[in-house]
Amino acid sequence: MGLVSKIQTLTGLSPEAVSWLNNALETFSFKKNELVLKEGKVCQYLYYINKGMAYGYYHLQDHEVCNWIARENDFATSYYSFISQQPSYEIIACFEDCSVQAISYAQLNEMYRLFPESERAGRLILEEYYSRLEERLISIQFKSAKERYLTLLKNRPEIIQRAPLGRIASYLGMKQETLSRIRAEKE
Amino acid sequence: MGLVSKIQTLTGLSPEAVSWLNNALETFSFKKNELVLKEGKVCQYLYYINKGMAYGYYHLQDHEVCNWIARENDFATSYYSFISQQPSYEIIACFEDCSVQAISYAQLNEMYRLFPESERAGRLILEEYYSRLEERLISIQFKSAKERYLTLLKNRPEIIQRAPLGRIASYLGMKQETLSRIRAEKE
DNA sequence: TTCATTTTTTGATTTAGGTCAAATGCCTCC
DNA sequence: GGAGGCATTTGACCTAAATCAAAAAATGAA
Repeated sequence: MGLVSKIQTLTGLSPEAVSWLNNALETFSFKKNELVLKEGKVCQYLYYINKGMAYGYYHLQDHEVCNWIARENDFATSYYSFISQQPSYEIIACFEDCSVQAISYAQLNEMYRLFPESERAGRLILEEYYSRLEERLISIQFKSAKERYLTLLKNRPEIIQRAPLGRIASYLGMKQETLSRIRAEKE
Repeated sequence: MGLVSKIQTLTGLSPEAVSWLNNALETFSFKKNELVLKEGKVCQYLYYINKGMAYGYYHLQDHEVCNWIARENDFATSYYSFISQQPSYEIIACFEDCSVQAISYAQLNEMYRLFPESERAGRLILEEYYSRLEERLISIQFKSAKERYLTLLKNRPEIIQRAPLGRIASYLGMKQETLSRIRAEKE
């Protein structure tokens, strides 16, 4: 399922909008460990992952904090930088070779202008981002390390399988020693 | 400073938009401890506080979790419910007698339709909400209870002065016993 | 003013998860 | 295929903040 069909599942788009969008989309490939977005650059694209796994992280003091992990059929962008077109403190990189579709900020706004019904899709994507963040806050604040791990294992097992442990731990808000122990105790 | 001037500081609005907006705004008064939004209701308004202090909280298991605290010249709404027009799990209530301006969801969208330049203001307000949430996540995840308290004391001292300790503690993600001890140790 | 209720403080104890350090496993690339 | 470098596991110990419990202070209604 590509970006266009994903948007179709969110809201109906006219055939004209679909065709315009297909034309506006770009595709990119990234190698394993390649940087999709460097720190301090403005994020120009909203990405949609066709193949591979990518993640967003930022520097905090001396260590790196993983903010999100995305796999096939997930949107991926430095939300804040893309929306505000300000330099990004978030870095986007790839766990695996990735192939992605992408729409630029300018083209996205052009789409809104040309096809006002597409605003709804844009809004729904942003809402999704906001909800994810809210859920993460609640999870970090009120759930134990073990509960967080089990929730991720249940909801997104492919992350547990395909991402390195240290990054998963950081994403879950714990030390990798802790995650290692949790994982050990359960079998 | 009312809602209209606040928006003017975010982005320019045409005199027509300003006049239309002034007409579209409603004003409400709420008594201390009155509920502005009940759990399960759709949040119909984006509020702007002219006088008083309000807060948003939700039920989690047996206790209440404070999500935000707003004072004069802050926007206040159940973000998720307002944006998606879904029933709200968040409850809005008042610490003090409040007088607020409010724009309804329908009128806000009408404004976007009539005055496309106002979209920018809307987007900026939502970005602000998103950033606040991100900051809170970082603060809960990486700062100690004491650091969180000191940051709030520095950035928004009026909250420390005017809101009850239990709610502040909940907002800061700690138990009120902890907040009480932190407060005691510093003088 | 007094009594009742709520809010805040103080004290003793427990615990989840962090920290530091070392050992083991496992890629990958000359 | 062996050496060096990562990633992961394991162990011992420590600490911030939660929990449980009770006292003290503040608030407000009659």
